Amino acid sequence: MTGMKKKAEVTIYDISKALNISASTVSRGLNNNPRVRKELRKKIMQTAREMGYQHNKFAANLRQKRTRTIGVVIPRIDSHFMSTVISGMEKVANTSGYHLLISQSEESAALEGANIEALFNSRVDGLLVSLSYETKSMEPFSNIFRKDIPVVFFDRVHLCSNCVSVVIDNFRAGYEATIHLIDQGCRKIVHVGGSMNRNVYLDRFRGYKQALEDRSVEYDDRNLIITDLGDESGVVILRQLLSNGSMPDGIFAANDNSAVSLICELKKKGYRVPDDIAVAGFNDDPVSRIVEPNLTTVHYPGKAMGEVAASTMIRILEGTQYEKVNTIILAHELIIRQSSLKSG
Amino acid sequence: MTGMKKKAEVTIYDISKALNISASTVSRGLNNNPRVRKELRKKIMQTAREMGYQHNKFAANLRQKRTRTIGVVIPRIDSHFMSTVISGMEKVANTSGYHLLISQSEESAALEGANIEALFNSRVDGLLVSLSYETKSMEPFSNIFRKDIPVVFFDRVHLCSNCVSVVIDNFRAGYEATIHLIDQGCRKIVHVGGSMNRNVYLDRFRGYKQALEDRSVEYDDRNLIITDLGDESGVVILRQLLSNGSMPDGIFAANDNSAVSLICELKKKGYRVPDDIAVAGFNDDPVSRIVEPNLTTVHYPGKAMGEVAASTMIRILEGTQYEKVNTIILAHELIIRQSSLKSG
DNA sequence: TTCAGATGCGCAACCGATTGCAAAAAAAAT
DNA sequence: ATTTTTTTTGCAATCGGTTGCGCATCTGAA
Repeated sequence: MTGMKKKAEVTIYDISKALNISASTVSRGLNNNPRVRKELRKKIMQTAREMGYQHNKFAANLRQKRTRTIGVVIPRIDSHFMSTVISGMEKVANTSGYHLLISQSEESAALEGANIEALFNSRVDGLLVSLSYETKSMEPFSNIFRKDIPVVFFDRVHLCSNCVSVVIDNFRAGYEATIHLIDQGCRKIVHVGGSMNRNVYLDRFRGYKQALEDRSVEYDDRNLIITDLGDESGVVILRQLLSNGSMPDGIFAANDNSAVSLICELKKKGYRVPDDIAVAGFNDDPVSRIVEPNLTTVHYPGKAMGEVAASTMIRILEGTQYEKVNTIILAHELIIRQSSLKSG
Repeated sequence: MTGMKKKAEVTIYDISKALNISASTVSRGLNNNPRVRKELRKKIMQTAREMGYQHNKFAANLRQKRTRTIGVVIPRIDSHFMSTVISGMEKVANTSGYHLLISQSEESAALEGANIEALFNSRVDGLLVSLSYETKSMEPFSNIFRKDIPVVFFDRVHLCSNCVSVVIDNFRAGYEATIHLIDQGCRKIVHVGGSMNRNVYLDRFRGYKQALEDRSVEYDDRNLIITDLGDESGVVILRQLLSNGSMPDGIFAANDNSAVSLICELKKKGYRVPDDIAVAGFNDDPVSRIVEPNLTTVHYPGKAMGEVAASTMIRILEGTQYEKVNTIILAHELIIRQSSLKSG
């Protein structure tokens, strides 16, 4: 059952024999250690190349107790936003000689916990985390925290004194989007949100609520619809809207998926967007520029977020992060398109 | 510069001392080896749990010369298709106790080569690969092949006797899409393709050509437009179409991105889709159901492809893949929507 | 009672790179 | 020429599981 057999490796011992020097010197030479004479270093590297030497990370890791690997825990990778984030992380990590170990929680707290444990057992040097819908307890992180393994949260974060969070100002973004709808004349605005366990959805909702208050538009609990924000959520949302009695004149959805799905459903039913109902989304997914009318949305800098999260983590790992940063807020931008522009 | 210090680990030696047995027995016990008495095994595991023992993969890897890690080389992760594939792979790998090490070539042959080398140096047990646009030479794989590290290609494959390829029948898919357009009355059909270095684009093109031939529609070189198939490619394609003199009445694009982008440009210019120009894409990205008119496309089973590629790899690694499989072809499906349905 | 064959466990080598410490060699100072 | 300092290099231990081999102990058959 063992499958593939590996051939013998060229080790530093082989090189040391070939050059008639000690393995320690070879090791130092390969690491470009100045304690080895420059010409000798050159010769060592040269010989290593000639002999087809291949560095064995496991021996090194075993000794050094670090893996140059960063664990990533995300709800799922197959969304535009998340795959963009990962793309940014991967780029940064790779150019700094780190690897990413990615695992998906599929929005399940249990799976998330299992993933954290698996990454912990893989001895990742640090953890980049965006929490699942369900997560309430930080208990699965206890091992991580106990061992002082650094954690950087991004997007769906958990504020804690020993971690860094990379986010955008979701409150303000939600506020701005809602104000924009009000400015367009909307007076009955529904908010389509996600799990209020998660900062991103809670903050967007709070921004929405604050905007209503500031503009003296009455808030009504029935105008908050919580869904999974999935590709098909439009159906559920529409049903909810219809069951509420009167239709709203504006909708602020917490992501583009649900906004786009809803627009499709609304159009099927004969509602005109934006004239009957203005719609704003969140994320600036490519689809927001395809759907008709084009979707007003909040630009979310996914790639930058991945890059910042990864480079922050690497700075912490390398000990070059001197300031005690707790939260990093990236810029967002309200992108106004036709879906919210009332012609009147 | 060392950053985080790690605390001392609980090792099998600690357990062996606590139970007053040898480390070998502890090791065997933890691995559920029948050569250790059942009750003792239980006690070992029990004690390990109590003492907070954490298995050290590096020591094990060092000794066993395997990493339970599979390298993944893809053009980029931030497309719907690819993130879906990765999602499927990750799921399968995780449930079998493997990890994925993902790297992006960004369509560059050089970066792809560097990634392969990095993964090689990380001692991955196997490689899952979808080739870049540029790739022509298999030279970067020489180390991999020399060491008999198994390679499974998927989507953009390279046929070779010692590798497995997981694909769909791109020729037939391209053929079917084109036949469909012809059946709708199209007589001047443009094909928007990608790099002909890659099987997927070449095969789709060949299918297109074969369909024309079978239906006695003349083929013209100017009806082949090659682009990067990106989000913005519609602009370039339209310019090319216009410079060709007469406009086509049908377009078969090798992916949805370019098809959707093109539809947007066509609509801007006042062309009606599908009546003036019918359009078909490829991949069945979610956007194909959002764009108006909804896009006719070929359903590409991304998640299944990821799952099949990963599970095939794992079977090879575990030695349970007895048959000498060379190519696995997954089912595709032509999804007909409004963008290609001429009303006439 | 005796002995072949299981069964259960431990010894010790091993995987390959890293690193503290000391020795050796070279360079500088006296 | 001798001592001190600096630069290079090597020794040997270490990281923590894994595994081939051999020694006990035990079971059951002769």
